[in-house]
Amino acid sequence: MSGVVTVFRALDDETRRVILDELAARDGQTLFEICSTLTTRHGLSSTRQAISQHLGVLEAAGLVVTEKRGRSKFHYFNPAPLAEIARRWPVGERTAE
Amino acid sequence: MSGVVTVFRALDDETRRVILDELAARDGQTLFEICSTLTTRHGLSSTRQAISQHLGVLEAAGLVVTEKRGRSKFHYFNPAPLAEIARRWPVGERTAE
DNA sequence: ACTATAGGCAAGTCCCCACTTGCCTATCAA
DNA sequence: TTGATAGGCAAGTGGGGACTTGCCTATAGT
Repeated sequence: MSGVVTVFRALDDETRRVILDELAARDGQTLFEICSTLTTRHGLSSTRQAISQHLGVLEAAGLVVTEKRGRSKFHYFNPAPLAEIARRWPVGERTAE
Repeated sequence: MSGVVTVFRALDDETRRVILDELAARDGQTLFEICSTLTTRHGLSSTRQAISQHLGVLEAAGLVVTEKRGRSKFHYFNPAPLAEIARRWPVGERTAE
């Protein structure tokens, strides 16, 4: 993962967005769990390595935090960086009309 | 501008984010105005064509709406698509207590 | 009409990103 | 210790995106 990974770049990929959806729905999944749920429940067919790299990007962006226990690594969704977007461009209640 | 431009892809570029900042600060600028303010106030040195393409991406993503009068084209920041992000991953939910 | 202004169009280049492929490390069970 | 499970590392490939370059269109002023 060369260089800084921004939240924006991390979100600019449908697979990563689905991963976030999946973690938001069921937090604390391992890599293999994510792989299987992505194929069965989301119709995506990506290899383990691809998903692993996606998780690396998400983690580098701070959108996913991990916890390693034994030979397993659990992934948790961290929505905090998303607040940065709302902070930069306050959407407010007054959208364009 | 091939295919669909998502909000995420539009935001995945620092120049485009600065353009949004600039429009949020001073709405309704033309292409040449944006070019000059970007160089003078933001230290960016991009050609007119580059900025034009960026504005095209932002417009395709719905983040910028335009209005053409005479030979000028005015650009307006539209934060509405940003609400989609907050809608997909509600940030404040789990910390709201 | 002529010229300058404001912007668009399209081909080409370069680089980054997603994904694959192959192999390696570490942990647990038998 | 052996084998299976869970995951990591790194080189290579293909395609898309940012940017340039050059030329074209349209409006406004004189």
